[in-house]
Amino acid sequence: MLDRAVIDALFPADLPGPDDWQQRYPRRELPPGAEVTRIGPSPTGSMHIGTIYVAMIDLDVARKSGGRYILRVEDTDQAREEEGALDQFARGFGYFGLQPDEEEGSGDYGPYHQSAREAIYLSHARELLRAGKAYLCFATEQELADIRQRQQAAKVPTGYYGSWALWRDAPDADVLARLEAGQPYVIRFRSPGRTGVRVQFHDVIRGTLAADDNYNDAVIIKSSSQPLRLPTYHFAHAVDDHLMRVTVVIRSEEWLSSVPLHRQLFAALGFEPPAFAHIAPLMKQIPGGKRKLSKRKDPDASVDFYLRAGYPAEAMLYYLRGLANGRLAELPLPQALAEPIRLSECGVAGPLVDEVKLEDISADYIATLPGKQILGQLRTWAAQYDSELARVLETETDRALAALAVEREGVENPRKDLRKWSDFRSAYSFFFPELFTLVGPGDDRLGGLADDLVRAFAADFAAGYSDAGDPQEWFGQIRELAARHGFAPNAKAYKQDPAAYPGSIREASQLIRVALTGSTRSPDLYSVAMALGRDEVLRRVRSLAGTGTGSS
RNA sequence: GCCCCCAUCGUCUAGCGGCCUAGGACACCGCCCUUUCAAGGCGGCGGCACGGGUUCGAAUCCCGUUGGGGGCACCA
Repeated sequence: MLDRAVIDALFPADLPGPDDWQQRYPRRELPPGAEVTRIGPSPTGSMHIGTIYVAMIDLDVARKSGGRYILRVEDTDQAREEEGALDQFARGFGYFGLQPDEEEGSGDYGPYHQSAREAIYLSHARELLRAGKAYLCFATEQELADIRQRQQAAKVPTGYYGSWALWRDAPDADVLARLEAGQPYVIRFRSPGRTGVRVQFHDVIRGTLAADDNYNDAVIIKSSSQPLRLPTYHFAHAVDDHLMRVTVVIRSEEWLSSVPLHRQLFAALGFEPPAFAHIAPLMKQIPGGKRKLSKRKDPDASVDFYLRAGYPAEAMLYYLRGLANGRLAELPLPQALAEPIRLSECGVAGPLVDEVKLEDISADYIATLPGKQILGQLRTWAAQYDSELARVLETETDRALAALAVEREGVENPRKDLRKWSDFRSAYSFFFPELFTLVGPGDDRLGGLADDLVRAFAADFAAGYSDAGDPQEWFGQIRELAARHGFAPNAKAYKQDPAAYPGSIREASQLIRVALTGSTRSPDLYSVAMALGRDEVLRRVRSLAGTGTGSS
């Protein structure tokens, strides 16, 4: 074993010891049963929707138990770090109202960026070196690749262990020589585990689990050639979660197989391990089956995808909570958001993210909102993602409110035509002349009716148009015209003898609908016509007649 | 290659030895309502992966097979 002096020379002389950190970050004074949780996102690439999913669970478990929820930025991979990732975290967590109790700038257990915790990690690494529980490893990337290749060829488990662990028991003289030559090194954990040994541990979600013990000498501190001596995930997890006094580590299932290593690390450091809860990952449907939502391959894996589409936060939280605890999916939204998420009720198989279901939930939710609130949220969304719409909503507020009131206010079953804010354009932009494009004859939204018929019908409608009457009278115009142009009076009659008519009253109505709204789906036509006003109605219908725009 | 996790309608799930002829939600289909689009109401379609056990009795417990997911980095 290396002399203590040699070990100490590798570290700053004024580096505190583990006891100093224990005092600096004392045990928390919290009521019994209070849980301390944390989310540890990495600022590499776009924010994953799974991060919101787990953060939501973390926050709920902490708050409902009277504990604390921590945001810790895991930025130990300086090479992969991406500009703007932190802003994305703020935007994502902010949108969903997942404000942590502690993060950089607040809380007594910081810093909350791992890159700012170098001294803490080094201090504990030094302690392990002094105790012979860790050692220096000078193996090069090339040597490591070579070892892995030979292990694969020999069909033995890959890893740094046994006789493959070049530096585990290297003579001090060799280490000293490399040190003197200034060769970079990493610090490896001297795993007490041996091959063939089984261990058991407990997971809050899955119960008692068994696995091979870890026998790999994992790297705990990365290369000394880097300006910052940062830890790997494993070491940072053990040190931080202990020092931040985290009581339950809630993380994605992919960490399950690392638990034996983590337990060894906690033991070597003399820390009591926290409870573990491994969450089944969000999956995505692919042709052959399903796979974990991948940031790189799936646009819908990124939080930004949902923000851009404009799903209300409440709807998404409701959906996500239902995935976490099936019980909550059966509850009405307000109750589901208030009820606690229970780790013990979390599913063990990764659920597929079903956007159709999300849309259904979201449409239901939006339908419960009064027009004013819809407009408010819509504006916030448009300001970020649709500046043209934002401008129109600004200048045409009354018109927007009138549009949103149609079949929404004062009715028993409000329209469910908005599933997300980006739907507003296709569903309502026809209310705004500056967002509307006139429909001419031959448009494929007209359902393939003969061109002549469409023109004649539209021309007749425009010629005799009156907007003076009540809904009955107004619609009577379409009915009479439909009869005059040979349409069946109702769908049944048409169905019975399709050859006898060009279509039924439905098809006739659709002509006017498409002319007025540019869509085959719209709110009640009478209401639309009233909101548009006589002149605008005529302008649009005449366009369909092909008789020019407004000149006649 | 080795290790781990998982397996109920297309999807999310309820079920934790008899309340199961397996319940709900989304999707899909049909009917009703409707002068039009939706919404809504009612109904339908559709599942315990397979094979062995244990038991008077199994979706539920055990073993195996198959299938799916994840891990075996100086990425987290």
